[in-house]
Amino acid sequence: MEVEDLLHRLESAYDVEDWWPADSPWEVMVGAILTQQTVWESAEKVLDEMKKRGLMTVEGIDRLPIGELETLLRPAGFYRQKARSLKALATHIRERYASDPRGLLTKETEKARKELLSIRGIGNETADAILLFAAGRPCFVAAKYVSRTLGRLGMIDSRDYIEVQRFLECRLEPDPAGYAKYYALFVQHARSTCRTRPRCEACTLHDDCSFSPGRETAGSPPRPRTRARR
DNA sequence: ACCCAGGTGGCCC
DNA sequence: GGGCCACATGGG
Repeated sequence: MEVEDLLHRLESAYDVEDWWPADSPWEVMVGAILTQQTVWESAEKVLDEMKKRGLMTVEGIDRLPIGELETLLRPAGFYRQKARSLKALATHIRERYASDPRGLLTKETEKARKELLSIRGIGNETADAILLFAAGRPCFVAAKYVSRTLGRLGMIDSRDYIEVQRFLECRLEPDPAGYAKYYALFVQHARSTCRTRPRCEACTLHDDCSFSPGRETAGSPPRPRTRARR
């Protein structure tokens, strides 16, 4: 199946209105970190609380004691890591751009990307989400969901982030609005049917998919044990 | 009880 | 480059 066919099929199956609501580029940046490996609703709780307390600013995060930030982030999970990531981001923006995120977001795409990746807690996907949703750049967010879906469809072999991203960007016009929509479609599809444990019976692409459950799910891998805490 | 979540960094080979 | 692990709360 060709990429364009796939996207059309997904488009007719899912609804993607208002995928990344935010009042400012900075809120997108904060949200990008909060939603790492976390459902949007959980990240949103924290975003709302931050706004309510007047902390949705670079200075607000930069000045808030790390302990208080951690407490604030608890509902979004991985709260210690995310607190450090947000601190690193806010400090970076304060030191280099006088607390104005636009200083970074208006840079040339590749330079901005490298700079984002140099910040602890920001990896490929978070950097691209920021570039796409906060800066409006045509950077495809090649989430795990994207590589999983394309991989099972037999459209690509590698699961390497950059490889998957290149695969898509080579086949699509560099259109930010389109990339945002497509990303949302992949996420919804992978979450609803092309899951870790796939629901092929319920999949809208079932008849055109080469994936046979058994190859990838045979002998389900041992899950990580929850370590006794405290 | 299980599965899953809009990833990242560290360590190892 | 790939595989494994810790990180954590919260909802279905």
